Amino acid sequence: MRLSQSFIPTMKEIPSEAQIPSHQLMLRAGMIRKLSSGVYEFLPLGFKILKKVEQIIREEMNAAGAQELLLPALHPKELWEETGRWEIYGDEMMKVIDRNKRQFGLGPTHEEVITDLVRKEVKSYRQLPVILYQFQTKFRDEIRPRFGIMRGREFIMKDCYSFDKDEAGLNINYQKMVQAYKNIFTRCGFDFRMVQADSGNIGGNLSHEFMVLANTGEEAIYYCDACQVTLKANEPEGGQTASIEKKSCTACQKEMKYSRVIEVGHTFNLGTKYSAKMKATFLDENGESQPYIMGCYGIGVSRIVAAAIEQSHDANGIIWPRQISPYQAIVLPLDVTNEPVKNTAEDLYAQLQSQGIDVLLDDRDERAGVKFKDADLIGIPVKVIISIRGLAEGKIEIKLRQTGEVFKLSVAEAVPKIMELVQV
RNA sequence: CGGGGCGUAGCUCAGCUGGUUUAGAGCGUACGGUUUGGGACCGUAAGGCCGUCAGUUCAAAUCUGACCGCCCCGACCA
Repeated sequence: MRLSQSFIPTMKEIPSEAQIPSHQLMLRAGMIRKLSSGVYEFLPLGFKILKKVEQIIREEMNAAGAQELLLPALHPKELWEETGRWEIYGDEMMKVIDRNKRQFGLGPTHEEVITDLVRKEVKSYRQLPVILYQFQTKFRDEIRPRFGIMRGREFIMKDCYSFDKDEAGLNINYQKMVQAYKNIFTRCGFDFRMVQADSGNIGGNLSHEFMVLANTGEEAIYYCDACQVTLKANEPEGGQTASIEKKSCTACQKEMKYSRVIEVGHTFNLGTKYSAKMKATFLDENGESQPYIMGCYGIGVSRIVAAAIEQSHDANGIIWPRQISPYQAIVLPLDVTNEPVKNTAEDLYAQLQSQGIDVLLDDRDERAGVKFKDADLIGIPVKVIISIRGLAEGKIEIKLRQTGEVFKLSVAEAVPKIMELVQV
């Protein structure tokens, strides 16, 4: 992609509405724009990252035996009345009325819809288990939208649902999903912890949250790295400024570490909570009608993007982990009016593309400083710098965003080196 | 919803104890020139229903009220 032709509107100044680094940087890097409180547009750069994250999740979900589908966002009121959640969810559900005055909710989660689908199609224990998931825009009329896409009223979620004939089957699938989640968050480059949690509104018997360590997180945990013991921390009296209570590890007695965290995933053992109420049943080996044993597994896809920035940025901008970086490298000809510089950059850009590298070329007629600042702001891991000064020595320069490490190489040496550096 | 803050150019902000001109600056944008390794400099220009409506007044960006919107703290949540 040529920067001169791209729609990546960067900003030098921080919009006053943004308080936390991820929100500020997403706006400044031209990834998102606000349409309304808690409602954001994903611009091409933001969208590209979203798709990268989505693909990592998709690969791991598929590997775990889940099948992707797409469910509607419009949910008939009657379906939610079956579980009593039309009332329970209340004002947090966005509601619309059709031309016949029929009421619909905009799906904040999909237990009702998926259970309805499965109960209509799965009649026998022989058809179980089945694991289905989707990527979809969820709508929640949050009491207080906050921090850009971190807590929006409209957001992208991967939600997955498992249906088993018995508790043993659910436990197997639950563990598969937990492992898939660990793979996903590791691939996203996160420092994260899994913690047992309350089930909240979704409900069920057992649930776990996946927390990314970041000091702008809305929640907090205690954790012990030696023993893998992790606990949710209650919000201290007096809010976030209050002093933090010390806790010792239940296993090794050492003092536990404390960190604020961002919840990016949540798994639930639902049991028969929904299937029983919705009369969603199958016939077991004995010909008896049984409700499905269900699990549900959510990941905040758009929130992952924000969390990644919270965990990896500096004063100059975002530092993308290689796995989810929108581009693998950026080629910076520092003076496009200089023919050798321009030609070398064009040549390198073409070579990298032919090697399958997703590369950005800053072919704008801008000063070096502007190009460096933008490249660092949008956080591309590898900068390839071509200048008059460098070419005089027959060299180009490769500089890493994360470490600042610099390699000076001939053009011929540069391509294999770049390919090595962008490996994930 | 309770508490707090804020709405002036695309962005950051000044002006606000009513009246000085035609509402300003920096950044950004367009054009010209000088520059060219970390957001350069000079000049010119475009860009505003001063959130909306009502009120007070000879006179409102400025005072008052209502409404709308946005942000922050709290309960809810991926």
